Amino acid sequence: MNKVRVRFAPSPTGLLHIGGARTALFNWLYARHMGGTFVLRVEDTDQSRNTQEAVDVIFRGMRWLGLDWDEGPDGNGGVKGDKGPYFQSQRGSIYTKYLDKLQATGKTYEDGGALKFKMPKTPGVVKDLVCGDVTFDRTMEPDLVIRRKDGSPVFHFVNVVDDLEMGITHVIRGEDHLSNTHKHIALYEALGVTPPQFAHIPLILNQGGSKMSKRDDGAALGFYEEAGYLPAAVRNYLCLLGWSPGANEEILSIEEIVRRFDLKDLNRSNARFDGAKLFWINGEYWRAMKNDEFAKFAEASLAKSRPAVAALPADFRNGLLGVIREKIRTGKELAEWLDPYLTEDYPYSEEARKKQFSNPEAGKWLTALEKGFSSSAEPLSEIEAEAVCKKVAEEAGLPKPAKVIHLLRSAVSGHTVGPSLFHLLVVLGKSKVVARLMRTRILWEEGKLGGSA
RNA sequence: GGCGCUGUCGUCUAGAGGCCUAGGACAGGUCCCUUUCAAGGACCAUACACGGGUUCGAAUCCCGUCAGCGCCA
Repeated sequence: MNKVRVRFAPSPTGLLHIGGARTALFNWLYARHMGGTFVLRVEDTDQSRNTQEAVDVIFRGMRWLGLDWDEGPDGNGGVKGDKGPYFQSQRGSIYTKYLDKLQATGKTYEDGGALKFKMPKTPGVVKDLVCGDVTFDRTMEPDLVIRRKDGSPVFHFVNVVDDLEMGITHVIRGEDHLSNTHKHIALYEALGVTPPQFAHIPLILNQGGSKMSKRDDGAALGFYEEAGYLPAAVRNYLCLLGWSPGANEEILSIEEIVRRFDLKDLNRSNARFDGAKLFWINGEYWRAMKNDEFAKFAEASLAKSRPAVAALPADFRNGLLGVIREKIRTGKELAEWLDPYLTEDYPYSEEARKKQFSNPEAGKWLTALEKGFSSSAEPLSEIEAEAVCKKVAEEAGLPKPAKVIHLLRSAVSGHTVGPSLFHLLVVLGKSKVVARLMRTRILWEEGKLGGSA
């Protein structure tokens, strides 16, 4: 039995489509499950869009998802494997050779400058590993243009030639190609070779229920990297679209998925992309991260989005990251939640002004809090922070410290929501807390927070 | 329009004739916990597209209809 060889053959369009990423993933999973070879081939025949940047997007996306390939461009200008070149733009002579070969069979003819392949009129049967035997009636099927007037070979032809030349044993691709597959098979047969096996996987649909297109939100894999999702979470989610590990299981390690993945378990129906579920899965992975993993992730993620963070004292930075982490689940949120603590000149949100600073008592409480924290011990402890709040509340005649606590949060961060407050106060440290309370109190007294002084 | 694929809760799915008064998860709702927000716990609601068969028995098999998607025009 031949060793399994599968391939992912994207076009450099400037983004790695989420559906393409899933196709790549399923090919990769099958290759790894079977101990086969995963080939990356770049279908860069559209010269107008074919740029180095666009090709790099593919490499970057694949690496981000952890989909390593055994053959293809290595992504650094080199090449792996001996079935190259792996760029279609460099395979012109191979296509010419096969065009000649096909012409020699007498199954082609010229028509208006184009070269056409005589489609057999017999029924075309695709033995698909996912869809079963699919039969196409070809009595009405027009002949297939395989070389255009301008001399360029057509997609269906080069695709077949490449898969043939590269020894691909299983073509795993989107179901949108199913209807054309009988043409490919006819070409293989005309060339006198056995076609590979086919497995057409269901499509990923957008919210509206049609094929996810580049225009759809979140259609590009890069979107999730930028939003600070964890690649393992995205990968896990993508696995669940069209494949299921069985009942009542969803979060699985990639090793476990590789172990269980099989073509016969693939679904036949299209799946809608559900960003909310991905978000939830990301949260699961987010919380499962080990501390050192999180530290590494945060450093890399923040290096781009919030370079100022790197300059923070290590204790302060780590403390902040720690208290924020438990409330959120993406790198983007991490950056945003960090903002109030990166400057002493932080803004006050609309909500804070409306809910907290409009309280006529606010000034009094802020003064009391400021005084309380000024006379607290150094370093500040959570217990003491809580004690200060309780005391201020009591003196204000409040049955519970909740109101004071909410005001305090808005005062030191400008926001009504945020990290666990007492933890946060300890991380900020006594002097910052006092300074922030003073700033807020003064602004409040000046009537700049929407409150009435 | 022709051809093809598909059709289980809003969404992703489990289900391969009796285990199904259809299970899980996300989302939604209620409650608990609670300093916000998360997390967590408890509970609720919601589905076998429709119509015919086959069978003692069908979500599971067959046929038709409809719908969605895709491909080719």
